[in-house]
Amino acid sequence: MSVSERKVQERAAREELILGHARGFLLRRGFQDWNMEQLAGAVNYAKGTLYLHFESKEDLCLAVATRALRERADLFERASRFTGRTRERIRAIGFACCEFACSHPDYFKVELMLKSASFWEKATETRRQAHQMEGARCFRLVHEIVKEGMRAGDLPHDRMTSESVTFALVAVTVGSHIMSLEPAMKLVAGIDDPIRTVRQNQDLMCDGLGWRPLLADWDYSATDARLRREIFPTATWCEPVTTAG
Amino acid sequence: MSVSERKVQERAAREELILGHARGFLLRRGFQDWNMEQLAGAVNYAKGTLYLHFESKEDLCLAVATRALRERADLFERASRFTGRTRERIRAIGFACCEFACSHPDYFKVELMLKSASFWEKATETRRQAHQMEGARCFRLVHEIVKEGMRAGDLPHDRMTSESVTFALVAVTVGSHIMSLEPAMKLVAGIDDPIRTVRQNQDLMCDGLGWRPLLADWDYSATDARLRREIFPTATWCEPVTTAG
DNA sequence: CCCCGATATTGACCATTGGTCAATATCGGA
DNA sequence: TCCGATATTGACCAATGGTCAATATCGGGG
Repeated sequence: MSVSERKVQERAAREELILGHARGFLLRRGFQDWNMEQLAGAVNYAKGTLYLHFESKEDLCLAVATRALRERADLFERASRFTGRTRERIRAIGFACCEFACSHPDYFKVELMLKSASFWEKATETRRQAHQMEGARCFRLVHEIVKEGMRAGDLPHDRMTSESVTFALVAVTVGSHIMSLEPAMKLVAGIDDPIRTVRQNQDLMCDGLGWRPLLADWDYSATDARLRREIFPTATWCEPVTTAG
Repeated sequence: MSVSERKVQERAAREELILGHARGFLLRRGFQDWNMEQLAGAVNYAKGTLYLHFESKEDLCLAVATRALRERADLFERASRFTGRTRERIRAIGFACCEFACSHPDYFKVELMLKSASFWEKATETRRQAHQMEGARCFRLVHEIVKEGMRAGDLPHDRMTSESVTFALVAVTVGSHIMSLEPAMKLVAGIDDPIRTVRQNQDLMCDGLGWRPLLADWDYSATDARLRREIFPTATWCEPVTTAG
């Protein structure tokens, strides 16, 4: 290995180190409750060194978020390989989303952070594009199954475009996750198991879209069981009481 | 009027002035892109004076948000007076929500800001409680109609609690609003009219919940027309093409 | 093994800004 | 008009994201 090759590798390793620690900080303490000095200390480098890798604190955090988003897209991709009725397949994506939420607790707070403030504009164009790309990947994987549902005749295609259907599924999922974070909401709505609530709302939306077989006409707990066996054997979370009738 | 009474009134007027300008700043420039010095300049007082009214920048912004939330709750209350089938009545709340969104464009960004960061803990306990109270008011007004729907037999009550149903409605609405803010999402999902999308997703969720009469079995455009006439005659937004069949 | 130019790393320093408080201005009653 | 009380101010402080001249490290050639 040449010297320059080794340097490139070392640089990449250091970036990895920084990203790993930053992720820990972000998840545990949000965006405000730590500073670049502390992060530098945690990875045993000077503050200036961090800025050799990232243009700003926001840029660094966007990089962390993008890596997590890529993991999610990867899970979506695995879920896409599930076979069966199209509604079973979209359910696999919903499962992947919850698998992600469980293995990255509080990650939705990071996602929220990206939406507020002037985050976006303080990050590098390259990183912005990388994030959008992973986001688009997630959207596309859902969209493909929606289109297939329409082709298969499981999902009505006369009232809504496939894009609108996809948007509805994304919206209900994101909304459920976000509202689940709210302690007051959890209390007042009696949410004991956020994940179960998210999946339930996804089911309701699918029913509302008329995506057959409807919840009442199919044993989706069996689908979940097969899903675990075939695609996510290492799923880290316990299936809650199923919403299937 | 006594001297002390006048002073109280003047103080209240100044607080109003500050809140008004802060709201303009918040909506137009987010949280970061202005500072307390600038706000002080805008209202022709010194920075220190702002801190006689608010404990921190976050406290001030929470106050702004709470006033807006109260306006929303007020709209919900008006909507609650609409008569008809329970699903028509919940539709009135959805209408109110969109009415609010239209007359306060970009307010959802402010709402998002509250969810992220360490906002909450930098605000006064009093203001936190005020905000929660208005939030609870919104929730309760929806919840009342949900319970009535169950009592009336329009909405199944064997599978889900009334609280879970309310949560689902809130989640789909918040999720739709938030995702509508995302320019990239709007583009990729082909969202041309965010408000229409929000209402459509609310309709889908209601259908999924089995809230009768279903979208296909009722002329909800007539409901909307009556709603405008009876409750929101001054509605500032144009009804999009209805989603009713 | 040493030397030197190139490269990598550092942390003192800067600018911004949320927040404080001693100094100052204003007020209102005697 | 004067004085004590109250209201207002803006210079100042501390924290922190970001910069860059100074320093340390590296590695190849003699």
